[in-house]
Amino acid sequence: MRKKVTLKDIAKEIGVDPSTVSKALRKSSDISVAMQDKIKRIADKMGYRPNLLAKSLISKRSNILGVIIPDLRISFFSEATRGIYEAATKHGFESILLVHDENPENERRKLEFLSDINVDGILLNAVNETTNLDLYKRLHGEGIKIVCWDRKIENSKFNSVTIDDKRAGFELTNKMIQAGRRKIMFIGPNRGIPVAKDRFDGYLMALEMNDIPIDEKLVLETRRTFESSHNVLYRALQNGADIDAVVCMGGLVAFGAGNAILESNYNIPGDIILGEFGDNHIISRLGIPFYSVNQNPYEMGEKAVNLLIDCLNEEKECTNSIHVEVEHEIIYRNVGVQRIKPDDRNLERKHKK
Amino acid sequence: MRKKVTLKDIAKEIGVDPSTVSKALRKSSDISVAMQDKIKRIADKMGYRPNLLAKSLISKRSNILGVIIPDLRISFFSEATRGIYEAATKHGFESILLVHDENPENERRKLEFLSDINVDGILLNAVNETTNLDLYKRLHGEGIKIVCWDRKIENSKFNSVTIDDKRAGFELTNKMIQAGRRKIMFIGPNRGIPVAKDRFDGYLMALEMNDIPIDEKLVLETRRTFESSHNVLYRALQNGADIDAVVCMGGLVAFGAGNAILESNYNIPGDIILGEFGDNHIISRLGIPFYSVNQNPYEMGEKAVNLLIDCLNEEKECTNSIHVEVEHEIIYRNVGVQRIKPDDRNLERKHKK
DNA sequence: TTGTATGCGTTATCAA
DNA sequence: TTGATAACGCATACAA
Repeated sequence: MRKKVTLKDIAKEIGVDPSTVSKALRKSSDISVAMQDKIKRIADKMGYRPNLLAKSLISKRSNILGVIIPDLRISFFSEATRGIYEAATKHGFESILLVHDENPENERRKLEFLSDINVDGILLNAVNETTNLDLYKRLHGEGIKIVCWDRKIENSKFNSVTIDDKRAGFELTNKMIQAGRRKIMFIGPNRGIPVAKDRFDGYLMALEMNDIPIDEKLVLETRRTFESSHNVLYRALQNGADIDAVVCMGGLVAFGAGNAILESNYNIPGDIILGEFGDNHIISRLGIPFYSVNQNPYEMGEKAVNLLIDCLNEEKECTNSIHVEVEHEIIYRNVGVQRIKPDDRNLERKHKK
Repeated sequence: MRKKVTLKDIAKEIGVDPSTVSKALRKSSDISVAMQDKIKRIADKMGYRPNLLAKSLISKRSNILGVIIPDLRISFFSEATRGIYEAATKHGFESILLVHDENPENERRKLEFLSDINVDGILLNAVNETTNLDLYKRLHGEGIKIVCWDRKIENSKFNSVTIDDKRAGFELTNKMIQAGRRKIMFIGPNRGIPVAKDRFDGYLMALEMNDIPIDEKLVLETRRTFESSHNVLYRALQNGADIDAVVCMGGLVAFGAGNAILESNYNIPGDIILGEFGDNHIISRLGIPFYSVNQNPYEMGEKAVNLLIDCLNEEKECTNSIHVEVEHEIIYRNVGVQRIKPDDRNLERKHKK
């Protein structure tokens, strides 16, 4: 059935030993140049490709990085992924992408899989910080390097690349206060997930610094899905919640929240303004302007790869509590003429060469 | 460095032969139940996980599907990918995602990689139908099943799952004509890429059937990138192109085109209406309504997997020129309250169980 | 300069 | 019922 050309096939073809072929193809100095050339020529002609599996069975290195992300529909992740695979390529690594869908069991399966195929490292955007912590640690024990990005895992020493989420949460909330809003809601998960907790803390801090009393009714706990945030906010509004701004944990939450607001016949941004993290495309479907934290996803992905590959090449530990920070900025995303960044960047690169 | 628990480790621990452990863990009937239980218990305790590489070195099957897509920023692809990995999981396959970025060299590298790690099958959204055709064929010769989706490869017999692109192109153009437009532009690649050619043919057909003469100046050739379509349309508008509608090949093309139109101070949809394929999020950034072909990406992904796995399980050829068609519909995507489909679906599923 | 032997982790085919 | 051995494709230390 499967019939890939192997070293043995080439050896038989030429009438030499497989090990000779092996050495020749890796330009080992103890094979004559003439023989090397000949073998290389024949190998090419036969369409030979080394079997990575067999190779990494011996070398214990696969040159593969695994990337697990929550949800592809969130443009923050697809942009970051772009940064990841471009940086990985630059370092000679192949990167493969998996999705966990905010589901711990899924995440577990994907992680086991990555371990099973012996990836060298994993770029992790964890579902939460507890459920699979044992597994992260086991994989680390097996020698797989793990770097967290976007979401760090607090009760561990895994290196990470994130923005300063607390500060971002503070600034985002502050923008709304500066826009004259005082009845500001926070919606999202706010515990068990470090990034969420940090953003929430930033929100609290902004209220405090502006002498706005914290109203617990304005803190809505949701999962990071469209439905969850939509339902919880819609219900709150039906029950007469009095708000003029909403800070959302992320793209899907903001999309659900925005829908709930519009469905409740409030105007955005007139009655209620919306803020979120990630500057995600999907929210634009609502046709409304919104505040957002641009997390520079492309750069975040790049830096995560660099951190990971650093550990790999230097044989360094990836549990030094190194937390790299990426710059962020608060933007006001309006509808209308837009440019798409990474594409520009690609174009530049192509022109340069 | 790497220290995963192996069969040998377990064998040594218990004092039996590795082969006994192997058999026990696979419930071979020729190991006593008592021994099986004991071995399984110890294996679990030691955190044993079979090495997929070693396994597939023997079995020639990896239970991995490779998915290569053009660009993650296009929501059509991320939705379809969702359909793919959910269907793959259902059939017990792991799916890994790679991106070729509309670059043939990239595509080649990714394909070689998938072959190197012995994936069982590939779900391909090809860059074009010529550059890497030799490679598709070589991989097929190596026994890797290939199924095309969204973009079929005309000069080959590879099975595929697509919409009826010509019909969709016809219907989309027709919608614009029904909306009173007569000066309709087509922008995108229009040759060498079957899907593009088909859509273009549909456009031509619609003009013809409505007795609108074909104006070659209204056919703009671009690559499938933001920059390319933006630049070419912007220039055309500066040069006085007189149009009242634009049919775009895909999401990035439409996004570039829309920007060019707005930057040229035309109104959408007042002066010019926009049509595209895929109902992609990114266009919403423009805050304008547009016509779109909903290609049911989730379903397309699912069907592609089913077609592929069918070939794998039945040991059937994947080059029978079987072309599965997915229903499409023309929608008018307005800004405002929106629902997100796949999430609803997930929710349903969760509720059912 | 080339060939031989051994091992990576697993499975399969024997023999015990 | 269990153990020994060869093989998968490749790399490497060592012998020729």
